[in-house]
Amino acid sequence: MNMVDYHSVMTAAEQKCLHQGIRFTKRRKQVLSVLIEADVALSAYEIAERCNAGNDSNMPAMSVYRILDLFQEQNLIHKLDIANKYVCCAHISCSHEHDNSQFLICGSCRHVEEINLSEDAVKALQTAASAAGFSAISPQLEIKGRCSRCEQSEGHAITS
Amino acid sequence: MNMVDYHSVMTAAEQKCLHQGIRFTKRRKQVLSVLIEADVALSAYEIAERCNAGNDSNMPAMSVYRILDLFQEQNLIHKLDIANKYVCCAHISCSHEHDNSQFLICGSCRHVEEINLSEDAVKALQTAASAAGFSAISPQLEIKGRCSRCEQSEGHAITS
DNA sequence: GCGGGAATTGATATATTGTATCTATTCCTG
DNA sequence: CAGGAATAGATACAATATATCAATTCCCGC
Repeated sequence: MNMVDYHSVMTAAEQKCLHQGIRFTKRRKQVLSVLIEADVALSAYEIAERCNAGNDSNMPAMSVYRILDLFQEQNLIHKLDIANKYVCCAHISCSHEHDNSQFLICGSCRHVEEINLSEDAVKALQTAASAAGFSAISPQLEIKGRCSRCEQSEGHAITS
Repeated sequence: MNMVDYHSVMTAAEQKCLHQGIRFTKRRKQVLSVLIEADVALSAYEIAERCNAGNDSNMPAMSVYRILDLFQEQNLIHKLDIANKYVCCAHISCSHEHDNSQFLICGSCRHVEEINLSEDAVKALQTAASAAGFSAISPQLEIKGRCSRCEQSEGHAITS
């Protein structure tokens, strides 16, 4: 969540919840805050830890999961299934309606980079998917690779 | 694993293990058999269940994991991280060296379809990845979508 | 304001997926 | 056939996620 103003994102999220008739509670603010401030993808339990770090709050992991589910429905966050981690949507506060996020995920260290594919590439994927009977492919793509750091430190091939 | 001859695959796998100096044991045969015969992707515990179904064998889940790891190193199988399931590699018995498997995975029911993307689409992905510092993107792509069955039965959007 | 009801949270249990570790066994090699 | 590496067994445990029911909060109409 680099280069994004914390407050504009929180405000936009609050508005979005308002429009949907759901509450933007303290718990939900905590979870979103943690994700906005994180510069990496976090697991649900890591989010809970950060909520509880150094203060009174006692955020149970169960609540984190519930809130993450809700935020996913609202398109405020994304789950990276390959890494079992969650990231804040990069387009909460901009008008940018359709969210074409693609994530590169290192198969070794699980480092995540967000990239933008060309329209053509995305279309090619969607065409191939439609041909196979998949009627709605997610614009969010997870692509497994090997980041430069891991490539340097070891010579292994990608194993999974 | 449709349309593939069971015995040619087993033989090819055995040869590959021989070449690598690893044993193609009874346990390993069991696991590979189950994956070849399955027409869907299976979880590690499902594989263990099928190994144990209706006979004497007692395959512990731990062994399945060990064997799956080994087979992944040998490129005999693939793990679908999005679904936490495993599939037999479709190219064990053909000479076809580099394996460009792409999998469509239904975000609702986890149904898996194997597809083939155009070379161009794959190249576009690789170019974008390289630009982001990912030096080796996996030729195996997992694409999350929504299969036609799920699309019919409910009108929901993709949630994760 | 306040009572009813929905939304939210708390709390507990449990399922699922996967790793760590140590021991026992198998099997190849000299 | 002895020694040692590869494989398998067994147990414990970590990490991720879901199910369920009770308690609380908060909104809405009265």
